[in-house]
Amino acid sequence: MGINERKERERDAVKDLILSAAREIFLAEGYENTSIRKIATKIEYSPGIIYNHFKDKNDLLLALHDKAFECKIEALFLSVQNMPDPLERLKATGRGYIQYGIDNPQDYELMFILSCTMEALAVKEEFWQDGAMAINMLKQNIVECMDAGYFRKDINPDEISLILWSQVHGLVSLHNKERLNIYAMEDQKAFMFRSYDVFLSMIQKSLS
Amino acid sequence: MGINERKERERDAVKDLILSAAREIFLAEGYENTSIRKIATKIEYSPGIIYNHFKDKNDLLLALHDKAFECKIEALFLSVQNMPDPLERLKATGRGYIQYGIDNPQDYELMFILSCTMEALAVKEEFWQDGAMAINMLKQNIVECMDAGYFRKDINPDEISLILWSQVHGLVSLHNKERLNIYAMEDQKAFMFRSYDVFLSMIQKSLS
DNA sequence: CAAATATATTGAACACTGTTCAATTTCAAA
DNA sequence: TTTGAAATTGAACAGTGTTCAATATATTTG
Repeated sequence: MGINERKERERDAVKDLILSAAREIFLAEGYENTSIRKIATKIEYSPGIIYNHFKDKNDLLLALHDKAFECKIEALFLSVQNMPDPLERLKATGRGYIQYGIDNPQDYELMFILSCTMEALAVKEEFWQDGAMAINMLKQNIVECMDAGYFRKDINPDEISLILWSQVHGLVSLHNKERLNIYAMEDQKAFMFRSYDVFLSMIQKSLS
Repeated sequence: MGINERKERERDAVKDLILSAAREIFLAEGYENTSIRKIATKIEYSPGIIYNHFKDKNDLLLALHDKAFECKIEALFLSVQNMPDPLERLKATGRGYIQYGIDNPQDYELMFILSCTMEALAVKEEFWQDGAMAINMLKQNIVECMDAGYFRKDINPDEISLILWSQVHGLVSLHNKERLNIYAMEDQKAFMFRSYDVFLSMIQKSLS
């Protein structure tokens, strides 16, 4: 069935063409300005072709997200996995998260802010899996911090993980949505990282 | 000049008509589904009329926001102002913020997530003032917590204020955008408030 | 090779969107 | 009653996502 294989390859090639054109526009002009017609024009196809490969625009955006960032969060955890000290590892994870978020605002929005991402049921499970995996790695790290005496041991790791995630997500999203402008800070990014460091120093158990 | 006054009253009446119709649609169907034509149809006017009262759609949404929530954040601070213990006051402020955010997701989005809100330069200053005032009250509260021995005194209140804001904003926005679904929690809201309490207990200076 | 079949692709059409603006209506002042 | 200014209209423009009958292309069958 070599012919069918070739056909499938050709189909996938068109799909990839759509995706890469969409990604270019998405990164350059943002979510709202990525239109079906713009994508179609860019790849010199008719607008209708997109609906042969994707259910609707949400579906396309989701595929975009999945294709490029499938393991982005996991990669973040993997990149710090060889750090021996659990607290240093936790710190580095959070800093990496913040850095990624402010360096890739469009992707960050797709991942953690836009509702359309959550609307496509098909991808939900995948997100669930990736997300649950990330949360697990975070909890693992938290438990290690407890064992090493950095954190109190009487707290549920679930709650600490949410605290940590909320903190970094809060920082990134306030920054990306320009809400940190109410602070008359010369260097907002430095202010964020400073605050994050202070945050981590505050939630530690004080030496007894 | 009684006639001019009446005319101005009539003008304002139409403006209010637009705003209340817009608010109804906005709350019922969200930002994206609030269209100029829907508003115009609801108040039985032509679409063009809206542009006699507002520069564009952003301007209208901003007026909506300002009208209903001008002092919402300040009211939050005022409602807890009579609490004697600064830490209890801080706790209550945060809880109130979270509660407000999850009870009024559309308004919360308008205030802290949507970019269109930040785009209308005219309102920026107003937001700046309200925001700066809120931040100041928060910092004031933080200093009191320091003085009362709840927090370490070697930290800049600016940084603590950002930590606190990021935390509650992170919780609210992750919740409202359905990202907390990756936690298989029966009661997400209870989980949030529990985490917030733990957060506050963790950032306190341990008794020496 | 020709006809039948299946698939890929088109582009016009539909119902919407925000916004503009010349034309019209409304109404107080001269 | 005419004048002038303001409020209001509604058609038009350029754009949006989406659908679908028609068409082109390529493969399989007779």
